[in-house]
Amino acid sequence: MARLDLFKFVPFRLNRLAAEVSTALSSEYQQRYGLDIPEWRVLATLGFRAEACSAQYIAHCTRTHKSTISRAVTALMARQLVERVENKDDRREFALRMTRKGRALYQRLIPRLLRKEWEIMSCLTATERKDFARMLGKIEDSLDLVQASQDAGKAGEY
Amino acid sequence: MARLDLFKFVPFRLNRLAAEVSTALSSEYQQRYGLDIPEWRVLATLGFRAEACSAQYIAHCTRTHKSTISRAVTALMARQLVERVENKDDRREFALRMTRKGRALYQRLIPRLLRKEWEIMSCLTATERKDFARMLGKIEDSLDLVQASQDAGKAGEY
DNA sequence: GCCAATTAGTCGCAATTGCAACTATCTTAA
DNA sequence: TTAAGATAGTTGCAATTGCGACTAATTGGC
Repeated sequence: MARLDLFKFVPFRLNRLAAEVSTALSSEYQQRYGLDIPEWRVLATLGFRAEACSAQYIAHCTRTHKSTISRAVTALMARQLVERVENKDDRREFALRMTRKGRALYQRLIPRLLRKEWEIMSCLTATERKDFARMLGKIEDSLDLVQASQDAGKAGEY
Repeated sequence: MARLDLFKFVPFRLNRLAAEVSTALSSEYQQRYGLDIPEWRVLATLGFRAEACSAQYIAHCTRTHKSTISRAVTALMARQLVERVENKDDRREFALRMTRKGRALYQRLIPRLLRKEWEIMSCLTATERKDFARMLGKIEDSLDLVQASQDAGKAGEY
């Protein structure tokens, strides 16, 4: 008789945990700054990379559908948090970057999110946190999740 | 200058990983058996517990909204995979249990899902898998995720 | 140089799902 | 006993988001 304990089943646990953690974080970027998850992902990507990057790049490396990113960018431009510049070499794509206003919001938001992450992970010891991150990395590798991000990072690609 | 590397940010990584793992599993229960995630959660809960249980119980312990569970139960009853019996003591609630047909499907599905889970986790050593599960448990505990499940298990509650 | 295939981005549509209101039922307290 | 509040389950509505078709632009093979 095959039997499966949902509470010991890793896929279920990951789903439940991710949902819970997302909810915990959304109180920061959603309630406080009116950003939804895709919008936050766009800002996070633009904020970390020095150079401007395209919507397609953001879609690939955050694994978010391009239509979702498109709508997020539209909303962020409407709020003047992000601007886009035409690319003379390829007029299909636009280089995206944060405005001064967007960067200011980003600077206020990041410390809050890092603190939240810290709160969530503080139940683990320093060694455990390191191990946990390493194991996540191994699973990501085996599922090619990192590969996708790194492909997206290659110069000229995407 | 605060800065956040999305690819090292645990909440983002959990989200992305959970989504990817869900996709990997859905090829089993979705494509092969026409079950969506809420339906699968109902069957998983009914299959693991010996006794019948209410929709509310399933909603609480899987952390899924009661309206979502309600729709899943309706669909499963339409396919005669699940049946419900009136509770004489409390006519608001129904005891749910799998039919013979539902149990047969469950028996075919479980080994496939356990194999998928194994494939995903096989990139870790046995020790790592144990540690990973333990750390997940610690994080769940600190977020009261397990608490919620156990509350839901208390006799008479929910 | 030209046509087919590819790619960036947008948008309409549909599926999913959370929220909140609603009904029916039960519980508690005066 | 009765009225107020709580609870199980259903359903309409709206928000989110993935899919796929579409336009515009680019690239590559011939």
